[in-house]
Amino acid sequence: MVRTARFSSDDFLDAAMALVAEGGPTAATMQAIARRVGAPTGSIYHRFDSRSAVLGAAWNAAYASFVAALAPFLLGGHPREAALAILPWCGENERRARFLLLHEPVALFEDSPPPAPLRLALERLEDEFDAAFRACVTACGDGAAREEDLARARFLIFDGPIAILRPYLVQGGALPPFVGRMIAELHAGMPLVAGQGTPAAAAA
Amino acid sequence: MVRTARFSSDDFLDAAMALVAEGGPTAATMQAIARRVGAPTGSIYHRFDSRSAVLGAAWNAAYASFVAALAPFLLGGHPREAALAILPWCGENERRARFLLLHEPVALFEDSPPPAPLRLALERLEDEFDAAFRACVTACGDGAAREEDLARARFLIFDGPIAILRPYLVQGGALPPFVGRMIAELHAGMPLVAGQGTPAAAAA
DNA sequence: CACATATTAGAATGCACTGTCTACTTGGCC
DNA sequence: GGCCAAGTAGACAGTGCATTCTAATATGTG
Repeated sequence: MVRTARFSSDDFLDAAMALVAEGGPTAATMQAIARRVGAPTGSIYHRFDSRSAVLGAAWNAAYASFVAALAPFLLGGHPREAALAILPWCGENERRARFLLLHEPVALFEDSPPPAPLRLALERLEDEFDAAFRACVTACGDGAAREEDLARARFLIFDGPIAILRPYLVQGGALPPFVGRMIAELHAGMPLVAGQGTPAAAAA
Repeated sequence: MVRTARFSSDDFLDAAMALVAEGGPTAATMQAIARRVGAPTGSIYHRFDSRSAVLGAAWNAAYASFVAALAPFLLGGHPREAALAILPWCGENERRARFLLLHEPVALFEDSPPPAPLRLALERLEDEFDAAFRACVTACGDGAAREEDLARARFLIFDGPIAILRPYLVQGGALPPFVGRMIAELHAGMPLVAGQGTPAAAAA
């Protein structure tokens, strides 16, 4: 090292995430990222091979943070707590949340997929998340994690809560207090494992 | 009329929808739309003012079809039937479903919003859909449609079922049989109006 | 104080896309 | 059969983007 760097990789990743969060995938042009950081466009290429490398790295970072927030609860067999953990994560990572949860990856990567190493890293993250779901389902059920049970778990813990939050993520600002209640009710009313009967009915 | 048209407006709309459904918003370039129809790019501008006019018209058409499929059940006060009506609609409109339900409008229209008449038409459709939701909530509840109840209805009837379907819409092909069951359970377990108690608990 | 080199700097290149413009073609009608 | 407007045809200009290239610059080390 002979010259101190003015711009770090993270500077560019943060800028890219913020731009996507604020204006959608096409707002994150290389020139916009550079402008936001205060660097010339060429400097980005000193850190990243291409635009898809920037977006891919940003995606992986956000995804990793999200998985890290939920995995402990899943591995401990607590689906409800995992679902509710999304709320504080969104509160502490509003930018990441809007980036990760409001945009289909297809819209980000359709034009050119990220380079192979990033793709592999993402696959590993997805496998990790998937394994956590399976662990949660087997811990809560009778041992066999069928296709339907996994779909149910993904809905109860991930897609459902995200669907509840999405309108408020879109409009920005704090989440209304009743979203936590809705997520809790979702878990109270719908069984994690098919055929277990609803928890509510079991309690009655 | 002196010359018969070779290409209709609908030809271009269908092509645009198909391209977005298959490859995301940026796949629907004017050149790609023209190529798919077999027309020169200039011909599209004979029917539409701009690219956003094409995408906006396609969006409105898909949205109108969707609303028309659900509104009767909502106005009749049958939230469960409305949610389940999404399934046959997706089966009969796979292309429209992927176009409408898999892409945030922001990704389609962020670069340039559709012309005013289309924006107004869309607002009218959204108001119509919204009014149907309100009607359903008031029909099922005690008369007052609070903010939270409306959010709950939107989740139970629209966002929740879509979240259940999304993985299968993404991968394409027929929907697995258990998605209907999951939607039904969602309605059985979670009350449409807050504080009514779960239908399951009430039945027990 | 010079050297080596990581890094900045930003102009230049090439490409793909939108929207325009002009010429050509079709086909019902007088 | 010729007329004429709706419509096709596709080249073209303008724009904005990702990426490249060359030159300049800073700074820890010897």
